Amino acid sequence: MIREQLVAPSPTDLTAFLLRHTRTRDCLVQVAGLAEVTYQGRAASTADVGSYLVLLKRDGSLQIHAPKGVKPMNWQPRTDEITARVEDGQCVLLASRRSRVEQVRVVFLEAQLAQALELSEEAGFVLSGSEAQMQDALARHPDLIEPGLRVLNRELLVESGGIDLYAQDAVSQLARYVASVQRMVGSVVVRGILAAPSITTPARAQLEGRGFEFREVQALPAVVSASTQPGLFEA
Amino acid sequence: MIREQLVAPSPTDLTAFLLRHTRTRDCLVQVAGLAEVTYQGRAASTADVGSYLVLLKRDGSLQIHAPKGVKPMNWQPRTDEITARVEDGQCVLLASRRSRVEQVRVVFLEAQLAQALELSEEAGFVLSGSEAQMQDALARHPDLIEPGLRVLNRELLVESGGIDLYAQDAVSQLARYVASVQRMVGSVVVRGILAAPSITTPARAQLEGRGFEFREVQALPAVVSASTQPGLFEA
DNA sequence: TAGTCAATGTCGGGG
DNA sequence: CCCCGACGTTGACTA
Repeated sequence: MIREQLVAPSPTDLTAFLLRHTRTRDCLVQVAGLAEVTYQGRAASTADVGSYLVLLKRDGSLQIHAPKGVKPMNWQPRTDEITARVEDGQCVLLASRRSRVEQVRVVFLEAQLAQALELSEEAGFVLSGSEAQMQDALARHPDLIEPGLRVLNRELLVESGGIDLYAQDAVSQLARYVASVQRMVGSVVVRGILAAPSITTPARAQLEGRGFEFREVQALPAVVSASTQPGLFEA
Repeated sequence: MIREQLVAPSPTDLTAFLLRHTRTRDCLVQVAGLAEVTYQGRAASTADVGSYLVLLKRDGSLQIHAPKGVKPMNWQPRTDEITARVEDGQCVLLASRRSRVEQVRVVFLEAQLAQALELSEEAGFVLSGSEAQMQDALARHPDLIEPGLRVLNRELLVESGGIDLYAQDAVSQLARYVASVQRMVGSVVVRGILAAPSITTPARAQLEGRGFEFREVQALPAVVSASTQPGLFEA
């Protein structure tokens, strides 16, 4: 799985290494070492000389990691062209895009490690808990909001945006929705319940000020202990 | 700069390695190999067995990279606790957060490579082209919007939000601003100019419908050729 | 291809 | 600690 590894390669060797693997694009390429990084495109950035970790993936994406944070210091999502060359005795890596004109330039002052790894094809990956899934699950199992709740008109509920948990103005949206339903049903009492995994303090105050309720729905089973209510996405 | 490197370590060795380095948190730790990853927290996800690259940074952040994309397949921004242990003869890495309860679990079925790299302290990093810088630059050099433009009252211009290039409703905001200035200056003609790096088609239509103008301001010097106008952030 | 919108958004600043 | 807002947001979906 380690296709190739160079320890402290010379600029020439590193350049050749990069060219070899970026041409085939069949490996995940990494370089760690002292470098200087600049970016020009939608914005511009400069990173002083420091030790960074550079990742080149098979899809042509590039990312340069500083010692902290999940987010790379610099990146390029999908490059049209990646090249390496020797400039002034140093290996320079250029990654650029044409559609949106931008470029990342890495000057390696001292590479400590370069490696090419074979990663197998993408394996199956399933994510649950997105808004779409949540809407669907709540519409199917409204008794997760409160036992006994039934959906009288699912189309109305979903289409009118009655379930909109992430909207910034969820409270006023709820108010509008409640008002419109109230008009339709006449004298029957209409409650407004905002069901969400969480709520901010100001939002809660506003909600209760309007006489509405908040109901926490756990989208997923708790990590640590058994959940007190069934998770939405278990089955 | 390579503090330690293990090639195809046993589960026991890998566990010890991970414990050693996560305890000190002074290195960037990498493991590449066959693994299975699950996440539970704000959402939940499962990744089938595949070969991934795991990165552990000094700040406790974790990311697991699949062969494609800038975005990690799984991640954890800043963990409260990272532990490793042997379970059923396999090394298991657990990264969890307490404030927001969530956890990433990596089961290494076959590690190919584990390494601990010393990255120097964060080096200087400067990004230019952000909204704040742009506001400032435009206030200082209004003639970038149109030669001859002068700022009559910078306080008013900046404080009233007169320059607000990223607001979703920039057009209506501009309208309000123009109206308020018009009231103040009386009979003098007031033009509304939206100066931004780009504009969407619908926004432009709305803008021109109200009799306002759009002026493209290049925030930065072009990558390829000499820019036709001086960049905002050059000096 | 361009516009729109969710995201395990991440990250940093301010109360 | 929580709330708020920017971001080179990215990425997926849709007209």
